[in-house]
Amino acid sequence: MQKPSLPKGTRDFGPVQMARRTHILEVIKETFQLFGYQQIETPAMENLSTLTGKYGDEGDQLLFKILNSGDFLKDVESTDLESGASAVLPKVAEKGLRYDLTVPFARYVVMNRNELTFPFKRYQIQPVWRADRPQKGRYREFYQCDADVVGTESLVCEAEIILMIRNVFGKLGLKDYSIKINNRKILTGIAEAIGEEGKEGPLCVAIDKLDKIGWEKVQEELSQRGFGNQSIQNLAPLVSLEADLAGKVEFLKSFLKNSETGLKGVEELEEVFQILSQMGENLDFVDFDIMLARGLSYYTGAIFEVKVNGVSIGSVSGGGRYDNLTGVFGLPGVSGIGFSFGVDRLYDVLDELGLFPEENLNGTKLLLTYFDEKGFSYALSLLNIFRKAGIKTEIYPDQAKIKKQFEFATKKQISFVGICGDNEIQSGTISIKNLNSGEQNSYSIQEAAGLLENL
RNA sequence: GUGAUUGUAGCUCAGCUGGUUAGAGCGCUGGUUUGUGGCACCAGAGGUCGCCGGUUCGAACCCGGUCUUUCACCCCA
Repeated sequence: MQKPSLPKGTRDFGPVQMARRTHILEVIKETFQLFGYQQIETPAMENLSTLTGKYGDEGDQLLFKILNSGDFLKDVESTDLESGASAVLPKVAEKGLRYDLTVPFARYVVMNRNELTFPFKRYQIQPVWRADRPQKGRYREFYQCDADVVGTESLVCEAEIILMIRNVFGKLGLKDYSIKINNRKILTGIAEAIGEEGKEGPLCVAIDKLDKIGWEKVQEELSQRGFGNQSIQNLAPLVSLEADLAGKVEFLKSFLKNSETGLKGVEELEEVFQILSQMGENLDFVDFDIMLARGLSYYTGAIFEVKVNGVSIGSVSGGGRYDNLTGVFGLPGVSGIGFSFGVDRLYDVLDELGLFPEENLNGTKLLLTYFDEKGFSYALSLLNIFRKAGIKTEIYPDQAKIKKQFEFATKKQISFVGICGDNEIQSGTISIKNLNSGEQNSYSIQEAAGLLENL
């Protein structure tokens, strides 16, 4: 028999990990609910036609496809095989695993448009799958925690995303991070302003590498991508700009003075800040990053990305506004905005920073122990009394030496053992020992229950 | 998908230019202790050296393939 193993990029979660993951998820869930979002779930698999074409060519490559049931070869002709994988695929697979939560949500909104009350605020916490090459902080199966609003263009949503991120990060104990924010319209405007209208896509891909490869290399790349020398020179003042938030805004107002779209982007950004101020909130952790570009295939307004400083993990949250996500499913003109927390990466970040609380297992509080058959029977009769009092109680099920039972309690981090021996049976009491302090006393059953209830 | 990298006991790792029965710490099991865990001491179990093939008198070590891990590119949570 060979050793069992897991598919590449997938993991098991043991009790300790689950306690920690649950903690993270609870914080996120509470926050979403606090801001008025309602939970939905969608199936792990979608029709392949729902998924393909939404994430670009590379995204399609990363989709997990599900082989049809039964004789999946029945529609395949030998000519298909000769034509290669792309000809065979649609005939052998009609379903795929979801790649993110946004596209299934868009599908959901379109299918339920008549039942939903708009603006519709939903959150969704489910695993997604990508046939990516695994690395640190990158898995083939991972959870996303999405919150989206559809059916409103109000910038209150943008402001509230910032508040939700700060709420979650604060509760998780994260103190050094930046919420990078930008606006797709600003990027469009920049492309216009330097004389390369419509080319913000390649512009951003190149400029995104500024931190990594430097301005010189970025210029080379831009040149390769067909940007004129004059355009690249026009870009220079922006690259070298060092200013605070207000300074950046002022600079852009003049830099983008001939781009209507660009100015609109700056206005939107200012309005978000304005709304925050009206809410009595500040701009802590907010970093206006003019070069931030992500999800260009569908974002049209605000863009978010959150990075925790001082750790080796990539972004732990991201999102943005999309004006026409449901358009591809036949419902145009519905604006939406959403963002997502990556629980798995948040876990890695908290782990790396040592921010998980020590006692997080929330497990059993009391283990009933005994020496012999008589004590075992006595302990069985007490179980329900403690459990009714709301105390997480268990009994060592196999009749074993008391030493073994104590070791079990220690290993499972059970703080109290209740000893059921002849003396206790005779007097109708129980001896409670605190395994952390070593202190031991005898109590009546009711006293013991009352005592443990309050600890 | 491209180029690297990793794999030895449950865990973290040693293992000399290829040479007898592959080691350590922690963990595990039993005992010192049949009304008491952690600490200490004693004893013990546990490995087809990721897998398949090749070179060699001989392979954990060299070569090829494959899987896995990690990293860069790409992209992303």
